[in-house]
Amino acid sequence: MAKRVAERTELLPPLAELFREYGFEAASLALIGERTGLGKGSLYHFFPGGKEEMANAVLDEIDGWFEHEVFRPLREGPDPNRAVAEMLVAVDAYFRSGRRVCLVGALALAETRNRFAERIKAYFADWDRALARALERAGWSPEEAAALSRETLALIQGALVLARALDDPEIFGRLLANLKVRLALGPAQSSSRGQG
Amino acid sequence: MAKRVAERTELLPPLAELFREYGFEAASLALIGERTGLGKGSLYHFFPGGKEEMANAVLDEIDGWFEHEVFRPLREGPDPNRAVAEMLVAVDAYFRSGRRVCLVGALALAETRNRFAERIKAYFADWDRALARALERAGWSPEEAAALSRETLALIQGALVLARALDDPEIFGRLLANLKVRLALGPAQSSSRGQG
DNA sequence: TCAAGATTTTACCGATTGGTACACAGGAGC
DNA sequence: GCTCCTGTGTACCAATCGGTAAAATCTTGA
Repeated sequence: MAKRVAERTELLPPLAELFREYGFEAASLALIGERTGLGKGSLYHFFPGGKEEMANAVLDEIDGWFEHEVFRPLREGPDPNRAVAEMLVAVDAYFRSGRRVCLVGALALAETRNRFAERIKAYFADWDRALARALERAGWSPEEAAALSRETLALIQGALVLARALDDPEIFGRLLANLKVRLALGPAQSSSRGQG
Repeated sequence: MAKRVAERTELLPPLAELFREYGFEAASLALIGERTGLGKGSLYHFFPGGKEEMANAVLDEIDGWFEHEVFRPLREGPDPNRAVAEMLVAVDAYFRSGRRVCLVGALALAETRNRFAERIKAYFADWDRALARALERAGWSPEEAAALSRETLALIQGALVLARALDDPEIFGRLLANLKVRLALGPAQSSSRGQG
């Protein structure tokens, strides 16, 4: 048989997609083998730790992507308003305009939540911190920035759930558009409305 | 052995909790037997269709609860603003202030999505229609009502994801409180801000 | 040409999966 | 007492699960 010389890194995208589609438990080794074209032997050659190592590698890659494409620009970008706007663009692209599910969010709800709990927590905590900081730099008060950041993350995750549940990806784009307006309006107009 | 004379309906709550905790696939018959105290024989006596029938029965009950406690008051309640406010109270109670996950939302993201796709879709579509209608009756324009309804559902679902992911149930209550303010403010103040 | 290392195939393992079959227990009506 | 009927417990099934072992194959460098 021909040698495939597969790279570990090029296995990550199909693995990620598989975990997104089926979840951690239901993505069986048989399915993984079928999708990647690799037998168990090869899979365990690249990932001696089995499925768990595969999932962790996928989460590593996701972490890295968001850190580089979203979190860092939010924290360090010279123009916070632009960083926030670009976050929405990146998010829309990443989630394929609602056709793709957030693996981290899905794992948070799934049975395997305990196994990856810390990574899931870190992912959302990082995002939340970075976004809140950008909003503060954009002029929102710390309290407003914190609340709006949480609300933004919740809306993104909820939009993915709804888009999937209603089988209508466009819901995601519409909700993201509303979000963009609210974030772009800035603190000036909204400071008048009381917080509670 | 003593006869338990278990009722089918009294099996639904533990089954629902089990599916919420583990998801459909990972809630094994062994686990179900352990939690309900019933052997396979009894379980298949009440649910000849196996796990799938159990899940459908649970979804039926959830549907019924929301129809009675949330959807119908939204559609037919004499005071739409009060119905919306009471929806938030009911939702907070149902999801145990963020400590409980939405089974329908979790199934929407999970591997089993295709198996229950229509029921999941119907659940959210019913909710969305009922809420949008109440908002219209409360004075929002049809377009605003539709958008706000979607946004509300997304925020609720996303809040559950975040509360679970960050292991902080209080996030749910805080996001629900913000939501309450926005919904209670009514269309008057918000009609000035452009939609896009 | 040949050895060394990397990759892949194949066969196999024990455990667990959802599901079936059936013998058995207990109460209700006669 | 007897017989239904509703539950229940248990043994069993093939299929699949994640994972292991090792032989076989390929690539590479000397």
